[in-house]
Amino acid sequence: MATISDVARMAGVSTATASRALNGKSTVDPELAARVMTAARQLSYQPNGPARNLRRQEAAVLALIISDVENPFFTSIARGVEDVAHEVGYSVVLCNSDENAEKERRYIDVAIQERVAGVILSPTGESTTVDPLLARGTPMVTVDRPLTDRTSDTVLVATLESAREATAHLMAHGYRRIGCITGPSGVRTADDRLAGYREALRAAKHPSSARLVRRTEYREAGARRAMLDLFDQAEPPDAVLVANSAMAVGVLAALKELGLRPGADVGVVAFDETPWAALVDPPLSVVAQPAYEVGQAAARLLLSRIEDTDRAPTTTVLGARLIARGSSAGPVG
Amino acid sequence: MATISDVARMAGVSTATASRALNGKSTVDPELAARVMTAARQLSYQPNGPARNLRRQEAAVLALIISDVENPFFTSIARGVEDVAHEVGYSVVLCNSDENAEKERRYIDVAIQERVAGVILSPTGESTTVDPLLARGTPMVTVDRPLTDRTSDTVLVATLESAREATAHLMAHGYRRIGCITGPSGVRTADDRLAGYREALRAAKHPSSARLVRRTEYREAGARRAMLDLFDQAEPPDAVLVANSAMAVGVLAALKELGLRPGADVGVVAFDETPWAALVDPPLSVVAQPAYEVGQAAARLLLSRIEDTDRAPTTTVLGARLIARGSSAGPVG
DNA sequence: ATGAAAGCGCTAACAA
DNA sequence: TTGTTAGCGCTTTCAT
Repeated sequence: MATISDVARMAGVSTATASRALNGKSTVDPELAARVMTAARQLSYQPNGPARNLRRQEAAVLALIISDVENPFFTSIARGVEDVAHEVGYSVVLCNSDENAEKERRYIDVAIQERVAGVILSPTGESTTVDPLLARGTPMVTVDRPLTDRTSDTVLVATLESAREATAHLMAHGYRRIGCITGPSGVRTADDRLAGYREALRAAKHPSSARLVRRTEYREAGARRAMLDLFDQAEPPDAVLVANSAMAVGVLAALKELGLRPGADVGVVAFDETPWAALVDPPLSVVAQPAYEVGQAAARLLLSRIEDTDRAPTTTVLGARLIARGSSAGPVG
Repeated sequence: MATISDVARMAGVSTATASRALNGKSTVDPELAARVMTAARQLSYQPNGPARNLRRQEAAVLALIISDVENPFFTSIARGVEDVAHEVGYSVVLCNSDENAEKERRYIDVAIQERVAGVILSPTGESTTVDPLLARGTPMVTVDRPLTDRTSDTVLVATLESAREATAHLMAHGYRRIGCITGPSGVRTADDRLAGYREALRAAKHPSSARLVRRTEYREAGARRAMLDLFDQAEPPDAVLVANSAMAVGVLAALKELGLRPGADVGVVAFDETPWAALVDPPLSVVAQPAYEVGQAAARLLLSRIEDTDRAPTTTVLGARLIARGSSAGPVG
């Protein structure tokens, strides 16, 4: 593979001049620059990234470590990050931690070793996994979930408030015994959604009971089982707040099995807008999170922190929007 | 940030010994090795990736360039690739070419510059974008779509045959005028699905007409418009074959707008199984592509090619499975 | 404006 | 088994 020395030799200049020409430095004779560019083209020269990064002590690469590539919420974030990063010449590498602290730690190590310019991550939970990043002062932004001590820039969605609003919406539409299916204890979004749900019930002096709440991993199968379990009781709920879209699939599947109709028999509001939410019968009411905007905001914060490492950490909270559809239109009978 | 020299100094050995110890080479005194490891831990030593890669002339990283991160088919492939790669110590970086030849070229350049060990990609179309890869002999596997000249390992799904089978299935269930909504001309999967559809009609001596076929980008909005357009004719189809799941959303949305019921009024079979296919009413018949297995196979092929660059290129074709549900149960009346 | 030369951190060939 | 040393390809002083 051609190196910069080959290019320099062919153009009849030193490697220093070749480097300057290739990097568009102004201090180089136009005629020489042209010779260099021609030589580079003829040799199909591609700079050696590791060599450049070694010398520069930094790569124009951002690492984005997300907890689930198959979750549309996170892929939308990825799009937002990419679009902002590409505008200013950064590449983005996507790493899938799979809600697994071990994989997360591994990818953080890779990011450090590759000396990426910065890291955006949705922390799996334990704030200790990011210590290596903090210790080295690697610019970092957390999304979706905060670290306990807020030592980094953070971009969040007002998820507690949205859960409260969604629960109030269910009550306003006549549902009386509202349940909640949320993610694992310790996962901040799961806890917040539950807290918002409880606040709304308390404010309305509605019955609230641990028997109406189920916690499970953020996946379809767990949510389906949780829903069946809720309805295996003497007094099942007449509505549920569901904490993400994969879970919503499980909940709707469970209702189908039980022969119950969303909306009329059991009110449903789920977090995350999806392409299919409007297609099911009745259409699914959702809390639409501004995922793409979260990604954009995170990327901008990260870039600004790369510029200025000393700036104090900030927390950005974006609002979510309740989209009311048939699945929360009100009970029948 | 601590370097290997710092570690060596602290352990009282040379950098060479430190390097050997850190890399688990057997030819190092256990006691010295222990001293090195301790020093490394105390200094929070993390190897400098660019330096190592520069020296080794290769990085234990695979690049996976897919055409749409938001398409579940491709994210499943990504999971398959990751699982295989991680087993043998490779990292995977995901790049989103967004069905855009320009972005694809850009990511290919990045992959070359970073000297990744190999590349897996779903080529956007023009086979010329991969020339730089071929020219440098970078190990490469293409997935989902072949290059015109099959100069690389390729993993495909038997998509033409599946389209034929799905179309035959629609005919067998009593649909008479079957339409097809597929992707852009020149995109191999789109062309194959159309060809399979046509073969099935021809074999059954069914009416076939250009007026029953629409081509559009592989997205929801285009498919919705195409479907509305199909039904804006004197003799609309009574069934459609749809080329991916995003398009299926658009098609089902169009039917809803038209007040037509899938299955009873218009038969529908779409490519790609999704979590929600069984949830809509009636459930959606699909051609389930083995995406995860495609990813696994591609990763294995790539790793074997990294081992042996000279092996002749192979083509692997995996079968897809038709899952018949209510949306193709047969017309009513 | 250009070139010579140093050096980023690491690994591997070679010597001892 | 260990250390010395060269050098991967690039950018960037420092001289000129």
